[in-house]
Amino acid sequence: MRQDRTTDASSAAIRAAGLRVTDSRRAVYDALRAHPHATADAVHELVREVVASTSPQSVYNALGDFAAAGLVRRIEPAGHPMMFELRVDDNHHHLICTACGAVTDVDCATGHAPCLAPSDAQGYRVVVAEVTYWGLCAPCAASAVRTPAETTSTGRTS
Amino acid sequence: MRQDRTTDASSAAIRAAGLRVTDSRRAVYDALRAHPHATADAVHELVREVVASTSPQSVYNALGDFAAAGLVRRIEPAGHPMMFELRVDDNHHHLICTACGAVTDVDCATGHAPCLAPSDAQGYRVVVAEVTYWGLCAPCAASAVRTPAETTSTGRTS
DNA sequence: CGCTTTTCTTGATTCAGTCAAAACAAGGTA
DNA sequence: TACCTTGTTTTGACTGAATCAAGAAAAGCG
Repeated sequence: MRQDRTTDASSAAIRAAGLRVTDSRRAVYDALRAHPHATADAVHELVREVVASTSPQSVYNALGDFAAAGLVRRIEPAGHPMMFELRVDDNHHHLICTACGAVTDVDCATGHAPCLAPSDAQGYRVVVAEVTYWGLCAPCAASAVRTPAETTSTGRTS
Repeated sequence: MRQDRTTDASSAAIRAAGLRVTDSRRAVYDALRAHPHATADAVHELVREVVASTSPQSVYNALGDFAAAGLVRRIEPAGHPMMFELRVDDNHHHLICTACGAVTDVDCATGHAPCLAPSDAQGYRVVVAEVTYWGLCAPCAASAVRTPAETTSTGRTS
C-alpha cells in the first residue's frame, strides 16, 4: 500500500529536524497530516493502525520531541487535552467549539508573532499573543436552536 | 481582628449570587480579593488560615459554584493549574510570564466580548475572543539577561 | 558489521480535578 | 425558638492526562 510519498515527506521533515527516523515517528507525523488538531490519544489510535505495537508513551515522546524541534505546535485549550498541529510557521489562531470541542484554524492578520500588542505591557517582554475564539461551530449552533441547554460553563451540576 | 468590612462585602456578593453564605465561602471570596489570580490550591492555603478545617474539595466546590454563578472567572493557562479571579464584568485579558507563571491583567480595548473578530469565522458563532500574551515579566526578563537558558518549551530533556 | 547514541517499551508515579454519599449547617417557616 | 428543608461540607475513592525512569531495542554513523 504505497504510502511512500507521504511517508517520504514525513521522513524528510523528521530528519531535517535532526531527529532519527523511525516507523512510529513517521506514523505520528502522518497522523498529524491527516488530523491537523489531534490529541496525543487520537494520534496514538492512528499510529497503532500502522505500527500496532506503538505505546502511548512513544507517542508522547515523539510529539514532545517534535514540539521541541519546532516541527509541531502544541495547543492546550482550557478543559481539553492538549492537541498538536503541523502548522508552525505562521502565527495563526484557533476557533474552538464550546459544545463539541472542534478546533479550526483562523489565519492571523499579521502572520507573525506577536500579532497583537497589549494595551499596556506592564514591563513584560511579550513574545506571543495567543488568540482563542470560543463559540459554537456551525453544526452545534444549529442543534442548539432546539436545545437551549447548558453549553459552556463547568459549574457543579448537583 | 475586624475583617468585618471585607467580609460583609463578600457576604453580600455571595448572597446576591443566590448562594448561601458560609465561613469558608467568605474566606474563599476574601482570598481572591487579596490574590486576584490564585490557584485552587493557593486559595485553599489562604482559606485555611481563617477556617482551618476547610477541605480542598470545599474550595473546589465554592470556586465552581462562584464560577457558575458568574461571581468568579476561571482562567486556565496552558501548562498551569487553573486560576480564579473576581474581575468578571469587563472582558480583560492576561499577560503570563513563561518563566515564573506570573499573571497580570491587561485591559481590553473594547471592554466587551468578543472584543476581536476572527478574520474568517467559518460558520462559528463566536462568543468570546480570549487573548493571552505570553512573555517574560520584568523581573524574569532582567534575570534572563545573564541566564540565556531554556525557558518556554516543554520538550524532553533527555 | 559493529558501536554509539537515540528511541521505544514497560510500568510506576504524579498532579489536578472530579464524583459520590453521608454528616452537617444555613436560613426560611411554624 | 425549634424545626425542617435544602444547600453545603467533608471524607475518601477515583479518573484522566501527562511525566519520569530504566532497561531493551533499533538507527545510522564509521
